Amino acid sequence: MSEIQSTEDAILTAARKVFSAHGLQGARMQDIADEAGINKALLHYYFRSKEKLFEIIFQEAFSKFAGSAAEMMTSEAPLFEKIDAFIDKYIDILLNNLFLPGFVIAEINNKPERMIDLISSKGLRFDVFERQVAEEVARGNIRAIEGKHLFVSIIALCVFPFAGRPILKSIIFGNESIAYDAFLQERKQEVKRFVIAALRPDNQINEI
Amino acid sequence: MSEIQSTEDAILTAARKVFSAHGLQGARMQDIADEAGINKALLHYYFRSKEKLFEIIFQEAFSKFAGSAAEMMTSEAPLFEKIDAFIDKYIDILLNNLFLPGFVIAEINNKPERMIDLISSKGLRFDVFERQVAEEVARGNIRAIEGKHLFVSIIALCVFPFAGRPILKSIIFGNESIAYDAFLQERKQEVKRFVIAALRPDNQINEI
DNA sequence: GTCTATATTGTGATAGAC
DNA sequence: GTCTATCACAATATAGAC
Repeated sequence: MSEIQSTEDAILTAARKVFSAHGLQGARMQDIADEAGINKALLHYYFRSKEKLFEIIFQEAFSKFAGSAAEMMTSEAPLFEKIDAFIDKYIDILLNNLFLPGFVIAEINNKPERMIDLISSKGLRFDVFERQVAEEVARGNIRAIEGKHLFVSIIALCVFPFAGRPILKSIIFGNESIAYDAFLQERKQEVKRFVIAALRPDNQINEI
Repeated sequence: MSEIQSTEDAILTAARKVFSAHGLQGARMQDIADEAGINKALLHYYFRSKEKLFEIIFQEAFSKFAGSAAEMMTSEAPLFEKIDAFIDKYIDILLNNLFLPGFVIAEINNKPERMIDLISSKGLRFDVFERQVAEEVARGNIRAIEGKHLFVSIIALCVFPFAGRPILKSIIFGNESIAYDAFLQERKQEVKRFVIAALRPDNQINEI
């Protein structure tokens, strides 16, 4: 949190802002330079090209975006603990990085192969999560559900309100309102309740 | 389904493909021309500018993307019917337009004000859906939940697997696999089960 | 309507002084 | 390390022949 920022940091900060707002193609080196309070030539002095600079920003953004999901996927901690911790941590991250989901989704969709190369997701195994879910189902602790679907659904419930923020804000709250921020704040509690409710065993009623 | 396509239609088809794959900024008029089997000049003859052409494609895409959600929001049909019909219809649309969610989310995030202007969402009222949910809650038919959150959650569960397809495909199934398409096919059933389960009243157990 | 140039502007990137 | 000036090229858009 030092007040004085090195030129390199100033560039990275500016690049984060401009790239996440306009994407790789939409971003202009001039805008990044302006935002950083320097000129274009310096950008190329510190980072060779627009591409190189972008790669750094994207990789960093993707780790933030997917890091805790990867942890929920691979950790050996008890399932319910993992899910609860994930929702807490993840929505906090998104609240502090409102543009993250839109940025990552946009870039991944525009250049899938390229962006997936930038992600070192090698070695991530999904079987831990799947096994844990299967175990809980077998024990009757949760209703029958597949691990893959549960995993995707949990992330969906967390991410989508942020990824679709501009549209949802406008459609649900009307353009004038700022109430959407409050709505996002409530999401943490809401997603937890929703997931827990969705997982309650079917036979609760019949077990009388 | 006529075999012969007018030049105008050929351009629109090509534009759909190129814009949805690369976005407004990433798309090249040359690519659209090549894809349509004509030259750049003709693009400008039929549609004045890249912007104009894009607006047509985006508006069309957005209607597809949000049309049935708007219907779920405003229709006076019974809540459960609406939700069930929405999930069916919506996931069918997405299955037939895999790039739609990524495209719309990307553009909306890159130029929010501009894209929202292109959407004539004026006059769409959210109170119908909210009222219906409140009524079902009051009757004890579903557990306590806010209409806004339920609405966003349903859409999230449907859209996110498509919007995040390239990442999810790679992370959950490993890059080699084509199993993700089967996964998407299952989503319709899965989302229905998930939402219905999540809405079961809390007091089912206590009502013994 | 459709084409081949061509004009024009954007913007990423480099050269070279300080 | 930082700047100004400039290059080189890519991409939208138009002119004008057929």
